[in-house]
Amino acid sequence: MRLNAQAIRILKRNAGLTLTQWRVIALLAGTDCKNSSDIERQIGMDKGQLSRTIRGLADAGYVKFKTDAKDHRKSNLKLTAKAQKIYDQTLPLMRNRQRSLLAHLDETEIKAIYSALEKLEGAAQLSEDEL
Amino acid sequence: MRLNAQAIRILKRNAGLTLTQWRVIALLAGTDCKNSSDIERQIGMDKGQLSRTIRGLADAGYVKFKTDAKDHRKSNLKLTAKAQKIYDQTLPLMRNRQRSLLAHLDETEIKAIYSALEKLEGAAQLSEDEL
DNA sequence: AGAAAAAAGTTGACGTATCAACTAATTTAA
DNA sequence: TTAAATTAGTTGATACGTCAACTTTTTTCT
Repeated sequence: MRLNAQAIRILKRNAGLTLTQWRVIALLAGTDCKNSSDIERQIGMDKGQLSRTIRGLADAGYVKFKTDAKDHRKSNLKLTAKAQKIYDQTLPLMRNRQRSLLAHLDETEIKAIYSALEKLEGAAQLSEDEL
Repeated sequence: MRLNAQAIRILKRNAGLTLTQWRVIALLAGTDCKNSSDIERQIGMDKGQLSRTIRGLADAGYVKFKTDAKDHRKSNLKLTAKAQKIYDQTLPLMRNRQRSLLAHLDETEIKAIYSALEKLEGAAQLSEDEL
């Protein structure tokens, strides 16, 4: 998506992160997501890609994981101080970008887009069954 | 994009083609595009990906290419009979899908989407320069 | 004519998206 | 309680999107 090019650039230059890495960090920092499945549910990202992204973050020293004491399938993720710092620095940049993008649309347009996309997804879903 | 999942399935099951392969074939069959650059200009697809897609089509016996007599950089592409047949069979399926998807939107919504997307692209483009 | 610029394609690298098969641990339900 | 179904996470494969470096051929410009 060409629309993301900008976000990708900001992240690469200012934080050395990819977009998916950023999303995971942002979720761990800003929500109560604690493990891979939480994140999966939150943003509907693929398990596999998530697994690899998290491993990448771990290798780069951004997250640590420890197996959950009660459920040995889960491993709880925690941002390192390094990651937390980058997050705090980068969040404002990303917020600004988002704001300035949406500033070009009026509310009617934003609503129209969301509603139309929902309908399209719904329609795609429906006719899926006919194959 | 999840919206394409359906198209991808149709193409795979009915024609054994990927989405990009289909797009290239459709352009060669339905427009006056003759070579890689024509296609690139028509749909703004990346040179590199295009090159690989075309090679794949050639390997699978869907296109043949012959170096242009006047400009030895160009190679003119031609669909084989096999490709033409698949195209003729598949086009109606794809048309139906498109129609039934768009049927769920009224004209206002379609216009809103296009206009909003244009604005977003424009905005992304603009602030690109500030980096 | 000759140098520089531009165009056509190729190739490599990396990131993203999706599907599928698999292991291990936990939950459920007979 | 034990077998079956779920859930968490890993790994492999394939397709798609974008950027960059490179070769070869053609065009442009002086």
